[in-house]
Parts: sequence; C-alpha cells; structure tokens
Amino acid sequence: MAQEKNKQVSQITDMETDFAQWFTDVCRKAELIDYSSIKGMFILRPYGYAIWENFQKILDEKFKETGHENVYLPMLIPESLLQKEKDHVEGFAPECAWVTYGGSEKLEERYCIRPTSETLFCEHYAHIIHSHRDLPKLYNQWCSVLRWEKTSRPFLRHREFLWQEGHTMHATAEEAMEETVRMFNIYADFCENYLAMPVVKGRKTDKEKFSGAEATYTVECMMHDKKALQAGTSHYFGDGFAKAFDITFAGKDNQPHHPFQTSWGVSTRLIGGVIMTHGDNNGLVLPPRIAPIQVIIIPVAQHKEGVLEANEAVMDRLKQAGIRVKMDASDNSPGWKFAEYEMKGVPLRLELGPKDMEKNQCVLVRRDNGEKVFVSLDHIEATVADMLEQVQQGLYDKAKRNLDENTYPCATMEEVREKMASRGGFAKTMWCGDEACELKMKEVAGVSSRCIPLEQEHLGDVCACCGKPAKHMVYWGVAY
RNA sequence: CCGGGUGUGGCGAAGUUUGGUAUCGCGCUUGACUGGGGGUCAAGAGGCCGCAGGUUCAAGUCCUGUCACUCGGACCA
Repeated sequence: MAQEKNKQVSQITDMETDFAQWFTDVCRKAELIDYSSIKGMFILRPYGYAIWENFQKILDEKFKETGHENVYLPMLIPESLLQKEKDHVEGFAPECAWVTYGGSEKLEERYCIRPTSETLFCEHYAHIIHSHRDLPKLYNQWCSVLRWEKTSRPFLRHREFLWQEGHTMHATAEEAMEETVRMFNIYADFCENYLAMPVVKGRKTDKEKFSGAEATYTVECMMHDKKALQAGTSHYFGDGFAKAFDITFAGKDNQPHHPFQTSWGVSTRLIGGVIMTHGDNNGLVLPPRIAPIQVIIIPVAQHKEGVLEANEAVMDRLKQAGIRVKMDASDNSPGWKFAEYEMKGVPLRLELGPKDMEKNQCVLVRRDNGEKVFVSLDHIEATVADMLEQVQQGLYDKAKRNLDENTYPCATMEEVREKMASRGGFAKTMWCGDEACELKMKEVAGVSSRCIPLEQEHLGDVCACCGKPAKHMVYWGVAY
C-alpha cells in the first residue's frame, strides 16, 4: 500500500520489474527522444536537446577557460587518410559507414563518415604546425559522429550521436600528459558537481584503451542497476599519430620534432547516465544545475480572481533571480500537471492557489524525495535557490551511497563470479597486468575491467586470476 | 552478427489457432461545468492492420521475403 502511494505515475514500468523497459519508458514519457525510421538514429526532442545544450554551455565555458578554441572539420574522411594509423583503423573500420557515390557518379575513393576525427585533425595539424611557436594547439569540435553499431539504445548507444572531441598537440610528452589529465579532471568535476554523478577516476587497461592511444583515462559511474557507464575518456597518444601523419615542428634547437597529442570526449550518453543514476519509478529526476526547467509553477484554481496574476508575479521574481522557471497555465487539471512534470524530472514544483494567497505563502515540493513544505512568499527567491541546492546535494549523496555500498574487494576470481551474480556492482581485485587474466575474468565472471583507479589500495600481493605477483588494483563490472 | 518476443487510428491493446463488414481503453477536437494528485458530462474526428510479393471468390488472419522495435548474448563511447 505504501508503495502504491509512492507510485504516482502509471505509464512507466517499475525499474525493479524491468530496468531496461523503465529506461525506455522514461526516455519517451519525459519527451526526451523519439525513434526515427533508421535503426539507432534517434530524434532528440526539445526537452532532451535542452539538457544537451546545458551540458554544452557548461563544458564549453570550461574548455575556453583552459585555452581551447572551437573549430569545425569535415564529416567525411577519405579511406586513405583513415588507413594511416594502423591500430586506429583496425579499431574503427568494422563500424564505419561509407559514402561511395557523389550524385550518380561512383567515387574514385570511398569516404568514411567520421566515427571520430583524429585523422582529420592530424592532416590539418600537419599543414599548420611548423614551429615550436605554433604549439600548443588546443582545438575542440562540437559535432556528431557515426558508428554502425549492431545494437542500439536511446542515449547509451546511438549510431549517430552528438559529442565534443578535443584534439590537442604539444611540444613535449609531459605537456601532453598534463593536458590529458587536466581534461580528465574537468570531466570528473562536471559529472560530480553538475550531473551529481559520483565517479571512479582511473586508467583503462591496454585491452580497453582507445584504438591508437598510449593511455586512456576514464571516469566510470555506477548506474541505479549497479552496471557501469563509461562517462568520459581522455587519451594520451604520445607521438604515434604525429609520426604516422608526418607532423613535425622545428624546436628551439632548430631540429625537427614530432609533437605529442591528446584527445578527449563526452557525448549525449551522459544524458543516459543522468537518467539511470537519478531516475525513479515516477520518471526522470534532473539535477537542478542542468535541468532545463528548475521550477515548475502550477497555479491552483487558476480561473479564480487574481490567481494567475499572483503566479506570474512569483514567476517574474524567480526569473529575475536567475532561476530557470516555467508556469503551466494550460487547462489540464493540477493533478495531471503534477504527474507530467514529475515524469520530466523538474527538481522543484511550486503551487500557488487562493488559500495560499490569503496567507502570503506557496507550496514547494521536491522531486527527489517528495517532501512538501509551505513557505512564505517573502524571500521566495532565496528559499527556492536554497532548496535547489539541497536537491542537487541530495541527489549526489544518494548516488554516492549507491557507488560506495556496491563496491567491494574480492580475493579470487571465483569470489568475483559469485558476488557479481548475487549483487552486481564493482568488484575490486589485485591484478598482474596480463591481458589473459582479463579475458579469463570475462569468461568466468562475465565482467570487464572498468579501470585501474588512480587511488590505488593494497588488497593483497597476488593477482586474483592467476596468483602471480600483482601490479595493480583493478575495478571490474558489467558495462553499458 | 546469433537466439527469443513484438509490429493493428497518436499511445496501449483485442482480433490471427478455425480467412467472411475494423474493435476496445487512453489520448485528440468542440462546448459546458470543474480545479490542492492524472476531473465530469455531451457531441465529434481519426486506421488500405510495418512494408513487398504470393495463395484465395475473399487475407489483419495462411505462405515467402524484407524492415523496424525489443529482450538476452557477442562487439563497441
């Protein structure tokens, strides 16, 4: 009965019943996404796109603060260009889509629709980098890329998806490594302080790292179903691509050198992460800092004298205070509106009706915990701002508990298998560094290595898989 | 790519076994009354049953092919 009382939206499958179906229901009922006629290609509806725009606004500012400039490169890559770096093409060729005709003419050389733009940036950098004075080059591109995935899901795996890709060139390996870590930290900060998604910061194993990279840094998050989501990656390339693409510059010593390279990216997948981290059985729950609408105002008995005006006055005050606020004065019933904006995850609801007007008050309801309070209209701006902060913090704390409570040490592969089957989450073990053990772990326990955390713990001396001396502590999990 | 499930007004479904006038709920439109948790009443609109072939006097229903969605697996941001 208590559960029934909690459940106020009936169009969304309970996540305990079927998490995958719950996720799809939320994407559609919150009007984030629609399906198109092509598999894996989704329509981002205004509300979903507005969330992405907020991500862009915040990240773009951080990129610019750290000296990056936005550029735009072509979406087609000649096959010969893609072929130049061996590991890279091996990694991406299986999921490339190709353009073979221009009008009615068959092309001499086929063009790949970019799955990522390292090769294009390298070709361009070869043209414009000649001297150490041309370095560093700190470029970023906002665009879509295309990967012909076999299975697709809204936000988590699109064939075409929106992202940003930073590509930078540096005079020294140290500088490039610093850049890799700097951007990695920006991603971690963005996840934690804006998306309220706690992260595990670490390095990918050789098996899991980006095709062509020397090192891949990753922020890994835990979803509500205890599966892992790779939220963002930052790669250090050394000078491998620079050599393959013949990028050289004259150093202060007047000798030719190859520059050192990085790339880093996050995508609309992060929206999927937010849904699966904070959502509940009534729908989406958005962290206030990225919510397109932070406060929804619902007038009660809105046709009564003066009600709309009173609501509008409150809306104007909140707007003045820089709060993203919307009023729904449509003639749907209040109950309908409550459900609608809950599905859409609006962090705070404000109700104002004739009874409140008499008392100079309104009702505020938190989306994250349903808490309902009557507050005075005096200082409503401060009250609302304060409550939005509480929601933001509340969401982070809850997600942090989920991560902490479901991360546990294991001594043997058998223990990982057992605990993964019964409780999921992240298992941490010692590891010898051998790829054979990663494959074995996948086979036996059904998990892949998520990362080698930067914050290492000493859990023992030997690898959980083979018993040989251990080199690192590794997190394992089932990933999206 | 492999295996299971599903495609019928905008959404969710019944009808398919046994071929014979296209059904229901929600939503939508118009109007009135309502309004503090998905309101009530009345009157309307809307579908060549995913697509393409085939069998038949007759196909939503049977056959073949194909596409999409979905769940699980392998692969990947």
